[in-house]
Amino acid sequence: MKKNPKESGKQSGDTTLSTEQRILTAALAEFAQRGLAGARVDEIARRAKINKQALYYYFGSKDKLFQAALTFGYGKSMAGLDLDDLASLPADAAMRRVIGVIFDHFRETPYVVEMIAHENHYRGEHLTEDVLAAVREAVAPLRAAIRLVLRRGQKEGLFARQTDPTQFYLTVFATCMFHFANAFTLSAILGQDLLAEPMIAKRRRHLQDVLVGGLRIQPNG
Amino acid sequence: MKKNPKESGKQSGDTTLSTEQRILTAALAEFAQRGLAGARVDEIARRAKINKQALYYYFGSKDKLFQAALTFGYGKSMAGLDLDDLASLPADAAMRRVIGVIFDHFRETPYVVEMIAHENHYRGEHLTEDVLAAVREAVAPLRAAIRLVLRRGQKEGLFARQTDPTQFYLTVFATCMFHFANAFTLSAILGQDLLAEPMIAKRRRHLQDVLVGGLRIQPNG
Amino acid sequence: MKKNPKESGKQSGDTTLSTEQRILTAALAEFAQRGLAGARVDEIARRAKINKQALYYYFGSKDKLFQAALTFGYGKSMAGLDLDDLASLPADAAMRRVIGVIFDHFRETPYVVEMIAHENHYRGEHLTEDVLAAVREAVAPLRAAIRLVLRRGQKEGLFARQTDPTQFYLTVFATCMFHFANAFTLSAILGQDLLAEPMIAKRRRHLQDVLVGGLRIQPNG
Amino acid sequence: MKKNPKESGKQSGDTTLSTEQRILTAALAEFAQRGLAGARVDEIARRAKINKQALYYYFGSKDKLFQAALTFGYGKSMAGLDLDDLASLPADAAMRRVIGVIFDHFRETPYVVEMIAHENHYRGEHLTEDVLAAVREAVAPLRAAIRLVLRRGQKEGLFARQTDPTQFYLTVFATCMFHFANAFTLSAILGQDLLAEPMIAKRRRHLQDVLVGGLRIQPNG
DNA sequence: AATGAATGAGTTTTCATTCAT
DNA sequence: TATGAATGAAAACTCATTCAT
Repeated sequence: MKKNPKESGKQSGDTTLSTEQRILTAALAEFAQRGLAGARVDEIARRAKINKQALYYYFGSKDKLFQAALTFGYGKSMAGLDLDDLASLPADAAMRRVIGVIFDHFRETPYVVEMIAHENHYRGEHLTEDVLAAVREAVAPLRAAIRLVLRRGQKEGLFARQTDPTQFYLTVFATCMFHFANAFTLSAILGQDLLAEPMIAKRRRHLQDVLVGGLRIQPNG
Repeated sequence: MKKNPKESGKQSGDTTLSTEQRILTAALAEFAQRGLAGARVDEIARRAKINKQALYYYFGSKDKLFQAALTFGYGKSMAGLDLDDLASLPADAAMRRVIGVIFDHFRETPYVVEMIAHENHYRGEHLTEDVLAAVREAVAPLRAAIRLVLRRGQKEGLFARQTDPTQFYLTVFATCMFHFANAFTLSAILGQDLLAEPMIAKRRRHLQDVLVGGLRIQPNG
Repeated sequence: MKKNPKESGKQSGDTTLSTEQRILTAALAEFAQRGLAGARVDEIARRAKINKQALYYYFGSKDKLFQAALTFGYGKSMAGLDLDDLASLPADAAMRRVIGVIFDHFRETPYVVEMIAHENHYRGEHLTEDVLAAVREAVAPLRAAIRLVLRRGQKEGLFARQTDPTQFYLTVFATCMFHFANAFTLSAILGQDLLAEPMIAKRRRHLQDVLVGGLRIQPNG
Repeated sequence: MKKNPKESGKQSGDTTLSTEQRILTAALAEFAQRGLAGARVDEIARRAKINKQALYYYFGSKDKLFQAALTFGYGKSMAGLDLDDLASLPADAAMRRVIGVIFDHFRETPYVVEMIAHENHYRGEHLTEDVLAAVREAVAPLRAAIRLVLRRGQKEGLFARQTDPTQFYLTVFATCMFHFANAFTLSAILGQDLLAEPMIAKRRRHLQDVLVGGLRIQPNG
């Protein structure tokens, strides 16, 4: 059913995408921007350039489409993270790299960030086992990378023993995602545009400094 | 906009709350849970135990009520943070204390966390100058505390010079808020209840360790 | 809420009816003619001269309105049957009278006949206890009249002992209702208009003759 | 309208039924249960285990399929009534037999009963000449049987002269069909299951008693 | 200040029917 | 003949807002 065109970074044309793919892409964008309640089925159909009913033909209801978009978003989201050459770097440099990769990733796929936020407002009720399985699979490589690098640094006497990999994963995830998930609100409050290029670069560096710094064996701690 | 109805001769309502207060409280809860689009005016009226018209009488429209709830939530939110005796502590202990206070605060006022997230989806469009002024005033003590403690630590040679107070403020804010804003989604994904008491305590300690650790002058950094 | 205008036979004007009454009257007509699936909510609103949403305000859904119309129809239907002076007549004349009254009744309130038929297609699933109670109350006087007259005739040696009142009630009900419930189909098949006045009169007499005849003690039976 | 597709080389389907037969059988069941408006084309296709398009290929539209199902149902319905040996019985016994046969027939082919009821709601508009011819042919033997037995009984001085055969046909038809057409509704109202075996047997006997009794010359009528 | 009832404008959903293969 | 996908039209239902009192 799916032609799986593998168009690399940016979608050059809609024609090579299957109807199902087009609907999912459109749904992800609309749901991410407006949430489940705020999203309009008509608008999703318009974006996907399909008839509204095709959407029901494929997905059954707005709710089910939301779930599908959630899964789709996560799957797409964590795919293609460049976490390959970490072993060749010192542990602290490797961890900086991981943080940078995640940060860049959230920067480039803002939808996922927002879907997570939306879903959280529904207290996870759309996270069926299907969705969860897809999500877990998607985040597995990232969690693994963090665990490996952390353990290595700990063995090498570079990182403090006490740090728990899952906790650190949450911390990295939180800080990187937060910046893009709350950029508008925070920009308004702080009175400076957090999405301007220099601010983003500054934030990236800060997080690498502080988070990797926080892992090290402390001089007097 | 507000008629400020003379403080109720007969207290027909909940306790001693004015109609306006009851509406705001109800609106904050409803908006936080369901967002602007998802919230139902009928439901807010029901929760506030008032007639739907009273709501329009006091606030004019759903949008305006959302703004009012945003301001109300923020005002309530940051009030009463116990940031007084920081000067008597060493800079690192003081910063641990600040992080703990913020973390505890988000734990206790979940609505605010969610309002910020919701508002972000509207790209900050409801953040009028009125709202912003209220928000800035509310967060000012917190930002000041972080800046003061950070500067002191830097002067005392405990913290690295390079760390920017606003950046660190964002990092603390992000990590503390994130835990409660995304607890449901993350609990489902990780397969463990992030809101269980031991997990919360663990997370609190981890954040204090890593974030304060990240501020220190690094042995080899 | 209800002004209860008690306009006797024909409704002279809609203005004296409450909104609820107008909706029910319109719904009964529409549902009777087209069934639950075939009825149009818009059409009911139009007939009732109200906004469509008022209908949801009062009744919640199309299904619930159907139930309400069913109850309403039954209640209205069996009200005002003239079954008073039966005791003054000989049992056979009294039973002829009862049959005539029922027959005339179905003739004049065709909606009820059709609602029963419709509901039967849903295998009674809309007959909640509320509806059933209303229906049972509505048919009670009729069942009582048949039972009393039948018992009297049996005591007086006019009617055969074996006849069961409920069975005879069903027979009367079936034959009287059937004529009007299936008049169109049957007219087409038989090639004669069963709703023409002479045909109706003939049918009425026939039923009185045969059904009361069937009750008598048979000469050689 | 019908392409009469050559009797299937490969019998992929249910048994040996042609596609057309399978569609008609499925349609009859669906239409009988839900009526024209309530029936779903998808559901008929599903029941018939064919693609929805085959249905349009064979019958053109939902309406035309309804007509075809009506004809099909009637044709099937009245076929095989065992009305052969009536002449050898006394007129009253013969008439009991006729009533029993019709009663049993409706018991066994409930769909027809419901189709008649449904069609009546459309005021007979689907009863084209084609359909009517089929129906008339189907009921002809039954009407003839009633007329013959009635006339014989009248000649023999057993039945009263006044009874009209068509009227009596209607009465028999009404009472027998009614029991099964309205069983669900009536069972709910009366609080007893009219389709339980003893109730059916009781009803059958009652109808034979009362209706044949009603034909007799009355002692004092 | 407060309320029950009403409503306009939308929104999701359904469904018979047709198209391309 | 047969099918999976698509679609136009209409249907049920929702919801913020206002009216009359």
